[in-house]
Amino acid sequence: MSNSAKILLVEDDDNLGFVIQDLLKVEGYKVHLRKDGKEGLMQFNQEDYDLCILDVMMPKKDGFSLARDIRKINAHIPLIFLTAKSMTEDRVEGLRIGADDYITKPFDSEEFLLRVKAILKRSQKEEESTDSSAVYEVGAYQFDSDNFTLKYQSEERQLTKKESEILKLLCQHTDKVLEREIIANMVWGDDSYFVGRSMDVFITKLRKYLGSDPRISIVNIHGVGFKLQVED
Amino acid sequence: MSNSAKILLVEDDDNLGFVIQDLLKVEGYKVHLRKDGKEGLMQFNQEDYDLCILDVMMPKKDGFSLARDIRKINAHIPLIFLTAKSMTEDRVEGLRIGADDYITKPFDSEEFLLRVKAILKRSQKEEESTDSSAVYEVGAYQFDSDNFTLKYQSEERQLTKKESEILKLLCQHTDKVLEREIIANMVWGDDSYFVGRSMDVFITKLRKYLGSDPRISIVNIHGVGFKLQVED
DNA sequence: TCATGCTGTTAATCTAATGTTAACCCGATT
DNA sequence: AATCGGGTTAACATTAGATTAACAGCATGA
Repeated sequence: MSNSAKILLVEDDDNLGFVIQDLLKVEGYKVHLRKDGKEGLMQFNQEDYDLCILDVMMPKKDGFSLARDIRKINAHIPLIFLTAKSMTEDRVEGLRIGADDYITKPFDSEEFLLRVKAILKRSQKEEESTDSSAVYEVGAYQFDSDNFTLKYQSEERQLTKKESEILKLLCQHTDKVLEREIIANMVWGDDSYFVGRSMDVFITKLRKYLGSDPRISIVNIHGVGFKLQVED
Repeated sequence: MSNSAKILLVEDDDNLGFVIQDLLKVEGYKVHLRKDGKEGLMQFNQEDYDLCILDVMMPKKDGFSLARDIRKINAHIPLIFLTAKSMTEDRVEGLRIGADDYITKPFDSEEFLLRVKAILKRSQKEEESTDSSAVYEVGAYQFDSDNFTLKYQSEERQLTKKESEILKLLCQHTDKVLEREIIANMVWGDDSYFVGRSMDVFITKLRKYLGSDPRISIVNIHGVGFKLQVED
């Protein structure tokens, strides 16, 4: 995953600082927390970061001042400002320096994380150049669920919509049991005898399609459901 | 130069729409204003834009819905949403779609322009790599979508506008599935039985036009859409 | 071990989607 | 008004995909 991004967080309030740090760490980011602008700048010089999140109001050196210094060193690193109020002057000043985003406290953590994610994604254009289509690696196969294609070496098979939907579910649950009932409701929107039988037909097809790699198996758990397994 | 950026503005309120349009025009941007999501989508299909500014609340098709359709055609174009309130759910939804910014009405015009400028500046680097020429290479054909011409060796065929629009969409999605619904909404502005049938007629025509190069195929994905493929 | 309900598999069947051609419609042009 | 270009609608043919059927193994618990 591209989640190993390194983030420098500069926030003087200990409580808020730790909360934000945790939020980000849970998402898999590497986070370094510093408590004022001066320390923040020193830390920034120590390592290469992908993103800086700066509190505006801080002792020693405020967020804008820090941001200007950071910009002198790195003109392109994404910056997010945190501010207590939504003062327009603050916002404009931040944008002038080149903020990529601007978040007012208190903030919604889900929104905050989405913004961080969006900004990191934007700055990682080379890595994301694959157009973010959902491609699953299944053994030696690549399954593109958006384009309904299943590739094995040089061969590419066009799957149907339903085949794709089912395979996608299986991929998302690799090594976990997927209950028949779940598949039925997700794909057909209801669960009945014939839906079940139809599902079995699809499972047979998918097994056939995936047959070239013997490490792959769609295992039946009697009376419960199926499990996609890939041995290594 | 940077200021010739083309902006698509979709805003149903006439007054606000004109105000924003003027603001942007004064800055030297080329701005096209449309009044609802449906018209916005069709206009988006007509030209290449550098930025879209979308009102969230609109008749016919709201800003989010429009944004999702736009994203399917162009995964990277910057999007700015305008919203009356700062509803958190709205913000989160917007970010999920991939908003680059989010502006609540009423807004400060200076801030607004700075944001627009910042976003355009950011996306400019990527543009350099993007070929701005409207000529697509399709196998042994050259398709000039601006001039509606399709060349094969020495022969040049004049396409109609609709033929061009559809072929352009297909070209932009080479090797990817293009949903019928998207084509219908992009080209016709609505999706109905007869639009679908008309589309099939066009597909037949395009297949005929492209028939000289056997490596080219417009593949149908049953119940989903079409995919332009060029084997190598 | 038997009985019974599940599952695997293949093939027949049904239906909606698509392919194709031609007739039709309608606005623009002569 | 006649023609033309372009698109839509109609009509019919064809096909693809999903469902249903049929039958053959299996698994599991009594």
